Amino acid sequence: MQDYLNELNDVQRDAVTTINGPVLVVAGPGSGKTRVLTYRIANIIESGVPPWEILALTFTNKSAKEMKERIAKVVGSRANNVWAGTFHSIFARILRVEAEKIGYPSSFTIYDSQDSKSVISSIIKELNLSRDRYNVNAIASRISSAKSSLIPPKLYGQMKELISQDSMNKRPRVHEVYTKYMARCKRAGAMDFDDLLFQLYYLLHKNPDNVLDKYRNKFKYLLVDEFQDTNYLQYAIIKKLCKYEGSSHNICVVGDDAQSIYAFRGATVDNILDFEKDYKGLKTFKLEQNYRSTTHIVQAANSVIGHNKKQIKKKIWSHKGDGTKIRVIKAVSDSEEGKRIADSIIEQKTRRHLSNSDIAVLYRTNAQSRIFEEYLRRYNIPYKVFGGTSFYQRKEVKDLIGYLRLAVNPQDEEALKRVINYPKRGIGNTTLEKISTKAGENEVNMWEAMDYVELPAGTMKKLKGFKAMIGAFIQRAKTVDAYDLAAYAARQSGLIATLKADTSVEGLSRLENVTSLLDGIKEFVENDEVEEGQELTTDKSLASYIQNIALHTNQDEDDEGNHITLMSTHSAKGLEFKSVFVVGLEENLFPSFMAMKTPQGIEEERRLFYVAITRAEEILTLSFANSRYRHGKHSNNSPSRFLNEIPLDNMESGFSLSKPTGTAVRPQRSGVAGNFKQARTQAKLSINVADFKPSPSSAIQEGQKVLHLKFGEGVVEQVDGRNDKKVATINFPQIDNPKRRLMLKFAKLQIME
DNA sequence: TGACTGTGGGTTTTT
DNA sequence: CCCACAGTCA
Repeated sequence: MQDYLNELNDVQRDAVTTINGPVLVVAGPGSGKTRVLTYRIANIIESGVPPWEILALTFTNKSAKEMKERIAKVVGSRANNVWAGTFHSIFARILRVEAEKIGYPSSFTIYDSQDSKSVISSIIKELNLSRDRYNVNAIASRISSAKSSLIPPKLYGQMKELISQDSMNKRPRVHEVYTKYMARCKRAGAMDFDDLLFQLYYLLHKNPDNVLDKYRNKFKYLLVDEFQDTNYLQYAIIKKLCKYEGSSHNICVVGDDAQSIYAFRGATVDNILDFEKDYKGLKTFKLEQNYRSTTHIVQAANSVIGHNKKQIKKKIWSHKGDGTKIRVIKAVSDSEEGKRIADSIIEQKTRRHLSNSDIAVLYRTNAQSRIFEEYLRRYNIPYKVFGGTSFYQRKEVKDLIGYLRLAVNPQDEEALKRVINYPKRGIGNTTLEKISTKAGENEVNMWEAMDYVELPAGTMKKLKGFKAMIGAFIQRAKTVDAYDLAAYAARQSGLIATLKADTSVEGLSRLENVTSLLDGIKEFVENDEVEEGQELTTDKSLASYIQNIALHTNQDEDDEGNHITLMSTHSAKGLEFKSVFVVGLEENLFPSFMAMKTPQGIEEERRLFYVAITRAEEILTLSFANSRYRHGKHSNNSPSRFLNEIPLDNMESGFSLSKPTGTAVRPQRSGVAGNFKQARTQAKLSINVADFKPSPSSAIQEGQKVLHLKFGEGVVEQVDGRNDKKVATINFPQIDNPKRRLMLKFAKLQIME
């Protein structure tokens, strides 16, 4: 028996050594799931299977890379030949080879969500539909879930349920939009994220040149990580590859129903239940020992998830000792939350000797990062924000990439629309519309339609000039590398000159971003190292680069260096930190107001909270703010219901959500049915903003009872200074540090008799 | 016909 | 707060 097997507990070892036949591993948080997966693959290789016959589908490219690195430690560089990657990236790789069999160019563009939405909104405009009724986001998610359920436009039209849902939503023509959308993508030689799955399914289904057998024979061993987050379509593809007459069914899926947090994207836990039905002779292993977190944290997590009805029973336990109790920080405002978290971080660094990389701040929405960034910067603590608007989504970066995309695939209409008049070259909306109409009439893409369209001579000349420029890029791309072309295009297009002309601070940073994109491309071209866990790319062409970045995600960014990690709770899945702050624990934020309408929504938010707190190894701190700015508006929210679901035994003493109440502050109207108890015990600071009328600052005097939007009710103890510099010392009994000094010039206070 | 400016509306999580 | 659009000016 090999050495590495000794590092495993009994259940883990069984899961690793049962390499043939269907296997389901139910793995709780911190239960050594990655270790099982990597050793299992190593074990398969050791048993004599060529690595390229193993397909491992992971959730992020980063985890695939990490996995390969760990496999390499056992079996050496053979690990690099394992097909490990995300569903999207592995399937894109296959589609590049097979695209022409289903009528796409092998250099097809991958449309990101922004591109998809832009296509949809131009279709909505063409059909003269109301933008309000036909909300782009709603339509996009409608189309996305249809694709993810393997319902192409034609079938969509036949499904009574979908059609009646659409007419109930007063959007009877969604079907038409969907049909046009598919045609438009095809015409542009583009696949959206869902297409990478959808088109692959149809490739295997239609089976031209018997590609199905090719891939069935190729992938003899399948592994799927984070199986609870796969959708119907992903599972359908897995079954295509693995479930057929004569298959040896060597498939292993690993997942945890309690950590399913992508239902909004079509993920369904039912896949786990179906898996049990679909594969007879299935062996199930449950990993229940948590090696990551101390007992207080594990108990809190168990208690929280216990509030969900739907779950596979398991008992997660830890041997790491009780550890530190969970701390809750109550802040009055979002900015105070930021400050107090930053203070705690400093404290933990000095008192508990943590380094920056031991610490993470997790939030529900990316927009929350800003305030933490502000305070960390102020305190000179290095941090890194993952997620949010990524580098590649910045306008100026997308602009340059637009030119590059066109040079690789001139059919790409979204790229064309983006750059045809940027920098300004006098080709405006009217012209663009004419091209688009012509394209529709002649059933060609816009690039070709530019040849047929009839326009005034001046405009024609401008169009010809643009087309010639892109044509030159296309020609040049055939002979030079990606960097050469990108630098050439950046200059020739006038992009650099335009950015240089803008000397504002923002303009400067835009130029910087374009420069660093170019640097990145240079790095891609010059990189001659074989990175452990990476494919060896010898192709330095522009096409190769564009394909490389299309599926780049924030998770894949290198996280080297000693910094605090700031990320959304979703992005934190699979990671662990000694100390974790889960912030913004307020009703309407976490749980999100979008999810609060349905019980399933709440259960998903709860799983998300479960994921968040189980990232912590030793220290867990939770926080909420009574008021925060959202979309430029003030909002007051009660503490999250999830805080109530943690046993008091696991929390630092003195925690309670309620505070002695003032009489004058109205409790917020309770929008959630059946939470009478909550309304009683929480939300004391909730103030009806509409009724709040600040009194003139000159009227504020000692001894008055006043109301403040963030701090609630208080008594003015002292007023000093004069004129504009008057400062009131006010005691707000409902908050943590009750004595506050407010500049009267800015303070909004309502006198309450 | 294109460029610019003001208004109004929506508002989560990710490949 | 940020983006998209409509309306206006050149």
